[in-house]
Amino acid sequence: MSKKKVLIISGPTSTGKTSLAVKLAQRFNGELISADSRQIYRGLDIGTGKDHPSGTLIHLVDILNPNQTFSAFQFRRLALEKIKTIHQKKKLPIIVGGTGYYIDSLVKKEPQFLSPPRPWFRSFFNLLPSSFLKLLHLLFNRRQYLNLNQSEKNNPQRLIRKLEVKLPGKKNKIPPFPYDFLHLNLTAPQKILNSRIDQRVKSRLKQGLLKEIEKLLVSYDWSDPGLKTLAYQEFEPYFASPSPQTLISAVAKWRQHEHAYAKRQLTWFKKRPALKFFYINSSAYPSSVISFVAKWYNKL
RNA sequence: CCAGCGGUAGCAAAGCGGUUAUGCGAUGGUCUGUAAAACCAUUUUAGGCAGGUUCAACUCCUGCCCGCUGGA
Repeated sequence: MSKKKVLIISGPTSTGKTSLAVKLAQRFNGELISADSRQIYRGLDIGTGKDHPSGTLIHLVDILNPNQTFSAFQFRRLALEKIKTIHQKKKLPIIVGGTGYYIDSLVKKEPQFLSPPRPWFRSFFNLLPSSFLKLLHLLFNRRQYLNLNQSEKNNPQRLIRKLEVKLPGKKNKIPPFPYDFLHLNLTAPQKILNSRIDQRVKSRLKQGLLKEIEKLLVSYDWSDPGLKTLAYQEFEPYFASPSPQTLISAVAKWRQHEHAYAKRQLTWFKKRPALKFFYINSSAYPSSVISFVAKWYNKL
């Protein structure tokens, strides 16, 4: 029996994932599922570059208010549901987005333990110094702790989660996914990405990003998870004391953060050999993808 | 022209007569349920210019150049 097909389109910011996904959806009778940890939020439109393609359905966009938290676990659950219903409609699910971690949560095959987030636990441990967290790990989790690398050892967020997983409670096995994934990854040299980003920053300001932020601030606060987003968080000092200087430095910060973000994404995807890479600056770009997908799509 | 303050790594910004400021950025990474997050490593001795004092000067002294502020 052949597995059901799921197409994935990932890649760093500003590579035009959505517009490619829309094209492919039209061509192969598909519906999109966004794997984007920011476009999940209502009201973050200009800053996250949200598209509302006409004629193509896109799921998991605008499903949360900016003061709600979300996680890869929830993403996985929702996305798997969507994949199922799209298949039932005899259509092709197309996952599209730059949040590599969300995509991993779908693709990883090994059964995993499920341990729900416990907000009280996190808020308590967030108050403790990281040296204490390390000590706790050494006591309760010695072997795992000694195998951690520097980066993980010094990361309070990760240490807390690792302790949280150890808490008693129900832990469910998740079966492997019976899907035939084709994972495409759009990419480009960093220089090209950076100049695309710079252009986009300008046009987003013109589109009225500041007005959008103003509107969000009526109902939400800078500490809300949705506002801790590139293109928003950088403007907090500006809204605290508006002046040409604070505006300029906010925009400069935003640009820098956006560049760094693209780089992190590049690093993330680079390491995954199962992906099929497409360079968006190559002359064969859009047509080469379409024929590649067609081959996979028509195969049994 | 006079006076005051200042000139420190790509940028910002301290202390100090003799060991690494630091932050940001940049570069390379980490990642198994907060990921546009969080975290790690690297960024080979920088100190406006010319002298002087000293065993030793980014640090003290003199002159010059440049910037900011105030006064004529």
